[in-house]
Amino acid sequence: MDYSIRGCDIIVSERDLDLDETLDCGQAFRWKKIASDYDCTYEGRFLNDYLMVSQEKSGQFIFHNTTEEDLLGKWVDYFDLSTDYSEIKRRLSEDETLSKACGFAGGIRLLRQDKWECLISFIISQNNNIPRIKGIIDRLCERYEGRFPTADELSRETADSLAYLRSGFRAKYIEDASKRTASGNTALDTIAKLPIEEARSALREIKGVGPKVAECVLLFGMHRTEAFPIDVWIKRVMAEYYPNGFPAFAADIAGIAQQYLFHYIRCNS
DNA sequence: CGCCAGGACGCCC
DNA sequence: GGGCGTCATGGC
Repeated sequence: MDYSIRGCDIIVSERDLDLDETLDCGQAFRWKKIASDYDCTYEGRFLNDYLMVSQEKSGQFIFHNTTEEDLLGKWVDYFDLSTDYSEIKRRLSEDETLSKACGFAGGIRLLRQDKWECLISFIISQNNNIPRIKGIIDRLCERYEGRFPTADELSRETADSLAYLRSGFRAKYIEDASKRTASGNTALDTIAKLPIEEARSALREIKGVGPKVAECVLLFGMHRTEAFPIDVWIKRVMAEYYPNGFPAFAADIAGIAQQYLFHYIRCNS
């Protein structure tokens, strides 16, 4: 990554990033594509920090109204800009299918999201589609001046008082996750550092958190790149290309590979 | 009307 | 331990 300051904006050069692929691939649900003069522009938030970011046709990125301090202190981390994704793709390309997937969706990066927001978001995601997931999260954040509520705030709600979300049977799961997290019964910061199997079981104590949601929280919210969420699409990939299991040489970055594969199979079948 | 959506749960055998 | 109906909601 390379960057330069231009007035109130910061221009970032990074080859292994595509905003459409990264912000609209189902790993984060709160980025909105807005009209602009650029190739594409998104606005969104990480915790309490707002960002508008554009991608130009040249491949450069404009972080609007951003200080150097915010770029280096927050957004470099969020977009995982200090990780060399060229090297990751080189490693994965030892496998033929992964090589194709990387070639197809090489601009995906694994965002370093907030654990808590990620937990609630993927509880909402179960048996749901992406537009409706976004709608539910929008309604939730609208109630808190556009920011994502804290666990303390949400723990004061009940499944009934959450009816305005129209999240269906997931409301009782949101209630349980909130009360557990607010009380300290579920300690997300601690879970993030546990050995993967212990982290899995700790997350699955929460009602509504099964294998898939737990893997998503580990991967997207805790940056555990060995986590490997399996949904209907990845099941197809596994059945067709990896009947004997995912290649062991890439086990430590299986979750990143999963993102490339997910995008690849969905757009090409 | 039916089917499906980045699933999990409860119950069955 | 695997198989299956059920759970809200909304778009098609």
